[in-house]
Amino acid sequence: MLDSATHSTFLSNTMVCDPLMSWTELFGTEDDYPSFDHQTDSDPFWTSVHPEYWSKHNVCEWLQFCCDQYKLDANCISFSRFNINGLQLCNMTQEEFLDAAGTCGEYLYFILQNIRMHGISFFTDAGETKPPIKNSNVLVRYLFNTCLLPVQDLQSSHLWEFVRDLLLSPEENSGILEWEDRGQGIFRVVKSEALAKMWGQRKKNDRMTYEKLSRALRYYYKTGILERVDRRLVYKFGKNAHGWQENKI
DNA sequence: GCTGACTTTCCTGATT
DNA sequence: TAATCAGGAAAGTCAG
Repeated sequence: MLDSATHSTFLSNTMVCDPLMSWTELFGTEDDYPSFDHQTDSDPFWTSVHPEYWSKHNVCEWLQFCCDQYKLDANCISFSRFNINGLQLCNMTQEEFLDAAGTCGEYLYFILQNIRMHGISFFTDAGETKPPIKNSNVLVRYLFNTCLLPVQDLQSSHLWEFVRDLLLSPEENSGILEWEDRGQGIFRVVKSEALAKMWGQRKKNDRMTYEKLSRALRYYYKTGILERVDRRLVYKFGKNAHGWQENKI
């Protein structure tokens, strides 16, 4: 699983990301990082050390691992802004992180926070019996099963799943959506334009508007994924929506 | 290349 | 009046 975090693959992504800066220009050579000496291809240094103690190289190795593992688009990441050590990485605000990591930011940030709190077992125990980490939501469930689920699930999620995951991830939600009745699956769009913007970022479509997004949501009435609620900006998960119930995650 | 599912875009009209 | 909702229609995207 960790084999994919190789220098060579990372180099290619780095070059695509920023052709003006080479790997060594950005992060130096492996010789610059003594801590790297004891790692092996299957057991990188960053997997055994708290993120705060990562070197610049470890930070980039971790980014590469995530890009490889989750098939994230490395082109959206500003690698030059991740030319920092682990302590600096951990001290980044969420806003700074998301800004630097582009559309991959929310996932990378989420992964980092969980590694900080729970260690690399967050990855290595994937697929095995695990206690809940935090925000027992679908995104967490996805990340628990990184070895089991096809990676494209992360980027091909449907609109209703995107909405559901936002509702279940308060730190990513930023008050854009809120539950009106969690038990009934009724939720309200608080910041319609922000929601459309986020969805647009996810789909790499800067022309997305709430009007278009709401049209897509209304199509879910037909399929039973959403049910109509006769109130403005209020929707309800239908019988064919799954993963939003607290006790069924 | 075809098909189907899903999403986007545009539109008109109604409602708040 | 503006924002939002409702839904038809058509086109675009993408995976199988």
